[in-house]
Amino acid sequence: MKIATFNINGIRARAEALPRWLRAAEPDVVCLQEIKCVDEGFPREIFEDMGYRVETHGQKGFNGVAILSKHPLEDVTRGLPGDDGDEQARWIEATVCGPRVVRVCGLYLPNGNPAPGPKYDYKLAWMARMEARVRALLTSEEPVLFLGDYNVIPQAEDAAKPEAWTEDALFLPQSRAAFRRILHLGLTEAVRTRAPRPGLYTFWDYQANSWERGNGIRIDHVLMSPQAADLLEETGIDKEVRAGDKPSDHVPVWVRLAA
DNA sequence: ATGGCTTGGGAACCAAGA
Repeated sequence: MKIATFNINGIRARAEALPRWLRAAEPDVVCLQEIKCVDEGFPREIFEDMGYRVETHGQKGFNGVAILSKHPLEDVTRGLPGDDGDEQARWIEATVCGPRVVRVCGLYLPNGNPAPGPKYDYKLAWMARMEARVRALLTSEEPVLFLGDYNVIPQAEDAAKPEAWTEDALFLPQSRAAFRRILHLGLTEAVRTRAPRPGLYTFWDYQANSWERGNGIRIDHVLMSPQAADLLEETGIDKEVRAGDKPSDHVPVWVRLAA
């Protein structure tokens, strides 16, 4: 079973590029971020016609997450617990009833810039809430995956130019420490585990010819509970998608689980 | 580089992204 994450930067803007990748990669499940539309505005027919169930957690203009799945989805929940006043659509969960039953959490972690400031405070508070949610889900001792745009560069080798990010919310020590706190609850970071080498990126800015210059960062991640990690067979970053027509600035990251 | 594109909102530019 192949499970992926893809920050598509606007679902309507990706009405051609996303189906093109889906046909080529044939994932069973995809967590999408930055759909940038309300639930009613999501072009679900495009994906239903391709055999996917569609669950969305949208918001007007910004943010928004969704899950596409070839297998039935149960117990869908929307929003990250811990702050009833949080209006931003950045978290969705569902249980995928496929060859394996797995809980999937799709997340769009706040950018946090500029730091310091209220946006950075929100990022750190959001990460603390995520830590609590991960802790709660781990008690199930079931396969759980946390896929999405973490907006965190975990280590210097995850950036082509780490020196350019030292003051940035994506790479500040506090951001990386919060990421490690989540990871160290007992999760496995799929790509780091299966392909531990520098030069693997998931995002290239639209500006300054970042793609052509190889100026990328790795901020989209798949974290897995021990029971999910036990099933891990393969990981991948579909970087060639960045060179396609009208691409997102992110590319898909995926894992393949046994059965 | 005090952001060089891209997106959505909404009708001329502006916020937000990373």
